Amino acid sequence: MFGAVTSADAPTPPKIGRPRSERARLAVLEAAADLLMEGGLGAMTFESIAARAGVSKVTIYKWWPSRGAVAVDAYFHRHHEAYSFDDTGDVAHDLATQLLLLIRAFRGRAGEVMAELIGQAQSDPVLAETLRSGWLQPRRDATAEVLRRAVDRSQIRPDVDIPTVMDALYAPLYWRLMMRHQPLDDDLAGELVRNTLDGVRPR
Amino acid sequence: MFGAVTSADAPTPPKIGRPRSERARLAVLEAAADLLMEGGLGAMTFESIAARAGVSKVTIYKWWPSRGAVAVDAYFHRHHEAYSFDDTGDVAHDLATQLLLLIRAFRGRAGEVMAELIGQAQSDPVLAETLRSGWLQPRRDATAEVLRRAVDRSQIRPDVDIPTVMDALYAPLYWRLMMRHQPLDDDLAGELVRNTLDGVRPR
Amino acid sequence: MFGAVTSADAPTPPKIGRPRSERARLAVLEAAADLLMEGGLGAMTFESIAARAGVSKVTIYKWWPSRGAVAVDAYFHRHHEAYSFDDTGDVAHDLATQLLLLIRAFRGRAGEVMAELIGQAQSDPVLAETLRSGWLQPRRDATAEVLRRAVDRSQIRPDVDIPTVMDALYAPLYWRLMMRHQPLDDDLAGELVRNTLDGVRPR
Amino acid sequence: MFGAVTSADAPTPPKIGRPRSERARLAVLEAAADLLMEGGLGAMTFESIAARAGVSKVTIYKWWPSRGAVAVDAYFHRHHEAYSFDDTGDVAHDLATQLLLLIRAFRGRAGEVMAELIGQAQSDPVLAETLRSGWLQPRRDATAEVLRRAVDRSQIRPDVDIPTVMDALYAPLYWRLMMRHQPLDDDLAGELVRNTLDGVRPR
DNA sequence: CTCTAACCGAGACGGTACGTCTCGTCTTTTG
DNA sequence: CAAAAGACGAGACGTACCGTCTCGGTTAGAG
Repeated sequence: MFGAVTSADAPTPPKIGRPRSERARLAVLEAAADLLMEGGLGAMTFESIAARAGVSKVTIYKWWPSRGAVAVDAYFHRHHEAYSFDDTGDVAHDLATQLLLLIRAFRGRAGEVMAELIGQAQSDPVLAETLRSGWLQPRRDATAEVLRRAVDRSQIRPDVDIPTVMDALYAPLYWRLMMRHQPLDDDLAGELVRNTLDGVRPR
Repeated sequence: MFGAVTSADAPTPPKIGRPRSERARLAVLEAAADLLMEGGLGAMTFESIAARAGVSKVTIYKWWPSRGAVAVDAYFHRHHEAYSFDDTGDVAHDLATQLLLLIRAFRGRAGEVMAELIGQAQSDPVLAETLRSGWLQPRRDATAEVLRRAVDRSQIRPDVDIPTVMDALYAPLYWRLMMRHQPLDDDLAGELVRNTLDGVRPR
Repeated sequence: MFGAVTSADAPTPPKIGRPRSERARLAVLEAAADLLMEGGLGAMTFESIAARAGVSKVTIYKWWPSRGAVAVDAYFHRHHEAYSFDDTGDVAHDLATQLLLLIRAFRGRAGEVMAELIGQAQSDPVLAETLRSGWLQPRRDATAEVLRRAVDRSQIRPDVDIPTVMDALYAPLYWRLMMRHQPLDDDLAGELVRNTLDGVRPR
Repeated sequence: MFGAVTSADAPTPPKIGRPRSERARLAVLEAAADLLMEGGLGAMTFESIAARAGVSKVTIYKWWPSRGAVAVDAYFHRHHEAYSFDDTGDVAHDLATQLLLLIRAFRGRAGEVMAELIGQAQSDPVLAETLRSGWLQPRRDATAEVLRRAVDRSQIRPDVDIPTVMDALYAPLYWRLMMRHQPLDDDLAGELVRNTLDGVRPR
């Protein structure tokens, strides 16, 4: 996974002074993750994290710029959904596997929390950027690689726009997660892959 | 449009007593819409609406169940994006037209506000339901009708799952609105329609 | 006594809106007075008053401009040291009686608290003004009257500066209260009166 | 002057280890005095002293027991008001001279700071004791000596209580400094001396 | 033509969380 | 061993909104 997203990225780690307390960092992440799972973002206040973690509010403010930042770090601290693809040579299968993994992760509490994170990101630019660079981009990069290989193997027409294809595959999933107008069934994976690849198959 | 979404649906309209003040209702919606446009959902607090509308907080609480409810009403009070489809007999064209309309609406402030509404809905079930039934469902119903006609005209295979097709068409749009990982260009409309219909065209 | 010093002095009592809660006002004063007596000014935080009084912090901030203001109000709410003078015709006796009253009040907790109030006033101009106008001035006015009568009766030379005489009488008392370099004995009253009047007696 | 009041009185000067940094001591006193003059006691926080002096907070804590202690040291580091008396043989003159010196020192910033120190001492026993022993007592000792000589010279009745006389002379001055109900004029000195000595002159 | 029910404005109130500040302590490295 | 640097737990600060609660005043139809 991609570990700490927003904090502890000191470019030149200063050596003098008391070092950052690893205990506090972990306590915060654990407490935040607990609160997130129990009551959602709304329950995960700086105040309640501090209380549960036995850490002072200032310490949290010092290392995380916003509530969303803590939330993402806490979420990823707990959920390490894999996004490494198998490469079986069968695009359809590889994509479907990956989609299914996400679908299953999104059914259940983790999905609700992810939805809340994306939701909160709509009014928190820092959180939005964190989600983009820490969550979305790595997954898109990996998927793009798979699709590029499929183009090389002539399983996909070379003139299709890969970003659009990726959106066709993944956006419906997130959209159902957020609007819940349709269920997140297992067979959605196959259906999305089939429809999408049918549309980009070489003629 | 669908007007008041959450309020004024008194089942048995009571006749006695002072009637609801239309002045107050409009003042609230105008003030809320202004605030929404100026500073987003975060700036649209009950307190600030009341102050700007010259209306007491209690009056707002009386007629709208939550902040989100006011927000949606205010949004729709101001933005009446059409969603009636032309029916030219050319599915591809009709869908692309409709998508383009939405894309253009979503570029600009209204799109940002819509994103915030959807975002807020992730932690406000009432708002979520309002958005589903007041915004999403009507559009999906209309689109479904178009697709059904296309099936009738054998432009689409009869075994495809219409809800999934609709998600393939629209979800990427909302997904880009919310994550902003790709631009909301005009040509996205055509591309989505082409890819999607290619995937569901009769063989 | 002089009741509320800093609050509730609304010049034109507005009639609209929920009226101020007398319950809250009293609860604050009682709680503040308790805390003042138990732990001094330092223990009388807005936070602790609010908690003990079952009143929200905002309510306190609304009606009292500063911690000192609450303290003075609370002090006077509890301690109503009389400062009305007998007028026996014997200046020496009248002054000594009054001084003794104050000396006895200042021995004990109330004295310590008064010292803290005066102390705090050194860095809180509002509190300083409150103490001057609400505590000191009324007492000085009454004493001045006594001295003026003594001048009329030729017990005091007509050319003496009354404010200076009052300081000669009272300042040592406050000074001992604050520096505690000498005890606040009962006989200090007589001694001060004797020395002072000897110095201003007609020749 | 009486130099460092609370610190640097190590009974057995430790010889081993790194010696105390004189640079740090002076930097602290200078910074503290500056802050004291600029913004009063409230602005002279441990934090701000450390920052301005380029000294670590711990170093300050190590050598001064409380904020008040630093304040007094800093005050005396900067203000060396003389309190040595001339002995002209004329009590009235000697006392008036000394009072005038103090009055003039107390008009202006130094007086305000002194008032704040005395004020703070009301809730800081250590500071109170420091002020008593480091500021008040030396002055009272010197004044007592002057008065005792006056008794010897039969300028004052032998049965008067010297401490009370000293309070009659000096308390009004401090009292006006703190309450500011009357100005600290130059002629206050003469008036106080005249009234007081008139009251204790041999008959 | 009053009565009465519901509405409305104003604003006080008890709460919860915010983000900041300073305190006094603790834990490192550097001199 | 002292000092600097700075992280940390603690807890009060003053503010912002929340959702609720009086108030006094209004606006209708019903009696």
